[in-house]
Amino acid sequence: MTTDKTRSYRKVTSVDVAKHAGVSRSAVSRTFTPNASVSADTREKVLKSAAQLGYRVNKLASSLTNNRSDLVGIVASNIDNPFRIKQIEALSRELMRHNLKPILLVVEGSEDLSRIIGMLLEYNVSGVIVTSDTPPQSICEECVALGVPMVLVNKAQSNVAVDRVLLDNEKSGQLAAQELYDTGCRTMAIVTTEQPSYSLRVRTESFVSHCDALGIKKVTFFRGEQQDYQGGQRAGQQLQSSHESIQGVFCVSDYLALGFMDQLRMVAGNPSLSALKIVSCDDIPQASWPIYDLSTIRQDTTILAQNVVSVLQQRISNPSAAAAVKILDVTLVKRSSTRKNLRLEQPSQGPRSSS
Amino acid sequence: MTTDKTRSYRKVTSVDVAKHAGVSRSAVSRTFTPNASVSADTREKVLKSAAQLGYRVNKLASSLTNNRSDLVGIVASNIDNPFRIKQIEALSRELMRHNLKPILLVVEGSEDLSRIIGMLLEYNVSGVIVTSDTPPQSICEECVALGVPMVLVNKAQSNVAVDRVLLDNEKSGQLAAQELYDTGCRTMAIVTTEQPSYSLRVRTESFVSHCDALGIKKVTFFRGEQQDYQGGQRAGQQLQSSHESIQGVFCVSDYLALGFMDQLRMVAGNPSLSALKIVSCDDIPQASWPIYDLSTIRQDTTILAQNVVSVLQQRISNPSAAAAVKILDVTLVKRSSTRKNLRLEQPSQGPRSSS
DNA sequence: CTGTTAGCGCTTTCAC
DNA sequence: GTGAAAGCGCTAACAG
Repeated sequence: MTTDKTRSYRKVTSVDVAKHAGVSRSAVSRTFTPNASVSADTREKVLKSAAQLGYRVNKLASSLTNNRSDLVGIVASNIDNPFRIKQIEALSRELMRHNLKPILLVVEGSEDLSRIIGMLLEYNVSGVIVTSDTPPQSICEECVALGVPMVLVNKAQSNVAVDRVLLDNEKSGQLAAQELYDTGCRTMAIVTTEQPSYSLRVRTESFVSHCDALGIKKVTFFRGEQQDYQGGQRAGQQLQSSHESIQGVFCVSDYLALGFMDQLRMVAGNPSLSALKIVSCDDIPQASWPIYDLSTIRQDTTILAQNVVSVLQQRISNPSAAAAVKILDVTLVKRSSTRKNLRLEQPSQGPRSSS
Repeated sequence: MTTDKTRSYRKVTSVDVAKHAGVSRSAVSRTFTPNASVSADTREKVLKSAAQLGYRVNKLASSLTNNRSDLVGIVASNIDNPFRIKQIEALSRELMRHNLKPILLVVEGSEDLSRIIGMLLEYNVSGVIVTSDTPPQSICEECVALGVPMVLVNKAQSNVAVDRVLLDNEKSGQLAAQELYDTGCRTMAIVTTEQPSYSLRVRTESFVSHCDALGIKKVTFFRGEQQDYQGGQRAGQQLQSSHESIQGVFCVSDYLALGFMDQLRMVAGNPSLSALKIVSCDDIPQASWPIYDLSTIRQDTTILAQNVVSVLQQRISNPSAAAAVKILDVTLVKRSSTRKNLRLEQPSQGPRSSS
């Protein structure tokens, strides 16, 4: 048997290695199974033969026996948002560090969510990470019902008990309010969206309540349609056409802030703008670009990813544990958007007195 | 057997469905196998039972028999580049449309490339799509040697014969030169990187040779370190400190162009800047942001993805065919960066005579 | 069209 | 520590 099947490349299997090394299939299997009992001698032989023949364990086959595919689904939406990208990249890396493989499923709205679920289930994924904006309730329910480990990133509590990892949105709003206050702002506005997601909502509420605590009772709202660049622009237009005199603005995400700032920047000579202080959330790469140089509440994606994967693995190893909720700290990154003047067309380096 | 294994959720298998529906396992299998011969009657029964029991085909198991995992590896680097993201998103979508599942592997430089290969091989991927900047020669060789279908995106020809899909870099450079020339530029510069990738190199060469054909013998080079925002900034600084009078600039990628423009924008009052015409390549979302409004050679990622997947599938169905090379058309998207004046602080809407 | 029979490549008791 | 044997869940080849 196994002579050939009109295929030029025949897959080399564990039995080939076994033969070549003069041992049993089991020996081969054990060599490639972490902490299995093999004598150093046989192990050596097996490894040598394996290398020689170019053998690789077939994870698809092994998953059949040990029921661990090591595949992890990442369900993501709004992939244009730079912060989402950072998340996905960090997650992908962290998963691979743990020898897990990310299957990236990009969803738009609540699209063919059932197809997505179907796919994940067909592949017996070891877990699912959901980082889409619109929390697909149905996915949660189905996964939990089927006992598929799942972690929600920055999502609200859902009906079913499921693990969640959150950035501290409360603190984000609070830090933002404090920073604006500390830099002298006494009239505040917030830039958010028409239908903010959970995180944005919490940040907003926290900001407002902290403003209130600081004695600032009124916070003006500007709203983009979506949480994106265009949304920020629209909010900027609203500010421009309003007659309020705003000193400090909290953009609930950097992405919004970019559009907001650019919108303001495009109309030169508005006297109120150069005094405007802005703070936002996330710390996407653009925030540190000199042209924006945006003070922002950093949400560290590396730490986020580490915690997400850690929670996921705990769930995998103990499926029946109570659902965990992990809230990660955030920190203010102070840049020039909350300094003396918001430079609109000045270089950031070299103080240049306003002409 | 199969009574229970202290697990609350027992996986429902094809034999369960078979029993429930009163048919054989084969019948179940056939029902879920495209164009297999099942009577409408049994099919119905099976589907009903399956739905009732919540049965899902186990692709991992089936791949063992039919040798098709439908998993496709996407090897990507430089994931901060918005164009890369667009590509990945488009690929992910297109793969899923074809019922293939993308495993996203983010690599940095030539990192642990062998680990990456190992992973892909262990999962018996149906194919690999490589869209990283640094073409990992070793991956190509190994995949080809092992008969794993592979498609290179925007990569140079490698030693081994492998399918490639390219955007028309020749034409990109040519269109850029022509556009700058047509809008009146007679002194040209190019913004690229220290060690440009294949695409960037071809664009550059094509631009230069087309300039030459137009009678412009000298093209000044500004180079960023990497192909990113900071690279563009550095190129901008080079222009600023040079004493050449440049009229038209070709940035070999939008990402570079963003940094380049922002760098120029940050120094107000440079008289030569407002007359500067800029054209670049890719058409990332930012290119159409009003603050940039960048004329660019669009590289359509949707069409790209369609072609990549199509080529991949052909390779899968005919492994021994000759390696294909597909070159996709590109088009100029004309925006205000090649119109009358490059507005640096004016709004894009409403013609406003230069004061 | 349908059921029976062999495996796919691997892991894992179970004796030795 | 090691090998034999029994599957994991599924599909494909073969009779019927």
